[in-house]
Amino acid sequence: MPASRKRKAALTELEGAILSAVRRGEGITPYRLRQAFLVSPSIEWSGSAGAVYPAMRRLKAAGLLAATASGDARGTEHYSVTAAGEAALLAWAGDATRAMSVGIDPFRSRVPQWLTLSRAQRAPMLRAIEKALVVRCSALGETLKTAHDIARVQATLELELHRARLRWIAANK
Amino acid sequence: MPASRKRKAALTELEGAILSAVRRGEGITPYRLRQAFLVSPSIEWSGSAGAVYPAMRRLKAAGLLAATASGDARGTEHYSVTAAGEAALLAWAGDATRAMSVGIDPFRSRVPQWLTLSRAQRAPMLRAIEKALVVRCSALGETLKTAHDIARVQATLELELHRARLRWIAANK
DNA sequence: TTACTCATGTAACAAGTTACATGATTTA
DNA sequence: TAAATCATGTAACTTGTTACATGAGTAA
Repeated sequence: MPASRKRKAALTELEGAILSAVRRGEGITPYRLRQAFLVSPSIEWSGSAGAVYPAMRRLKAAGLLAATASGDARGTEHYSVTAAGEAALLAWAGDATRAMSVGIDPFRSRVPQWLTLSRAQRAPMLRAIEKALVVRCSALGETLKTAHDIARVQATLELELHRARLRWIAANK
Repeated sequence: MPASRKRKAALTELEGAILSAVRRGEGITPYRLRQAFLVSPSIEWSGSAGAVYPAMRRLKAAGLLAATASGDARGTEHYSVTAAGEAALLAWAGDATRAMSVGIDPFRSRVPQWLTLSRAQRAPMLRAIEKALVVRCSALGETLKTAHDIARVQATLELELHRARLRWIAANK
């Protein structure tokens, strides 16, 4: 048995997201995966090559992903999730502590600072953010007209987040 | 002029949070700051010594924080925000791109995976997370009875986040 | 004085980032 | 064939993590 090394730690958020994405599109390549991450709305999440390739290599070394060569001269590999990968993914998805944590929210982390500013400083700042949020919301509204399934759910969740932020701004600007 | 080295990059989220916290409690020490971060609800945010001490040293070296020795033999330093620090903090707080980004939300990043599971797998998983959220919400409700100012706003925002999640679970379990 | 807690810090490591390098494939 | 783009990857760096070390103050 080729001995997939036992992982010591839980999956990182990136690793979980990669496993989940590969599972939804079997035979996916690292390049395609990066494309998907690059259009994600998160700026904390660049989907950089320096993150994705090493992460997929780690997952393969741990026996959670399997790769088959596509046959081209670039050595492109098509990935799929192994049985062990399915199990790890289930554990990741069901990790209640992680799933319910507040995560990292740049809006929320700025709120205390905003509240200490004078009205004269705060009002224009919040107006600018409000404006950017409104623009984003209308873009998401367009997306919702055509998007299906996962993309639709993702857009809906983002929209709800921004609406909550807009409500907060309206009450505090 | 003692030449505070020019910073090349914007403040990290941790640096912004530190500057903001120091500004709200002048003369604060790294130790007190860590205590504050340690009780924060984020598990992505441990407020570890290995992050806080180096970050405060960086901010001091950049001329954004000033330190005065307290006089005890431990070399405890009391920090305050300089004029340059105020400016950097204002730029950080008003960075609309960062402020409106979706951040890192472990709940949202798991949603696509949850949706691909069978009802038999998904239902108990979501019930467990729902239960944990309800517990947390009632704790936050208690907090709100006594908390004031910043702590109150933070708790309110967290509560609203969890309630949105609970609504999503109710609609999708 | 012994033990506990306060407080500052470092070392080794983990996992991202940007920027660059390299070669394969496709299109004009 | 030349140029553009597809695709894989590496190198240097940044900033976080955990775990440990060290010593100061304080209470029994």
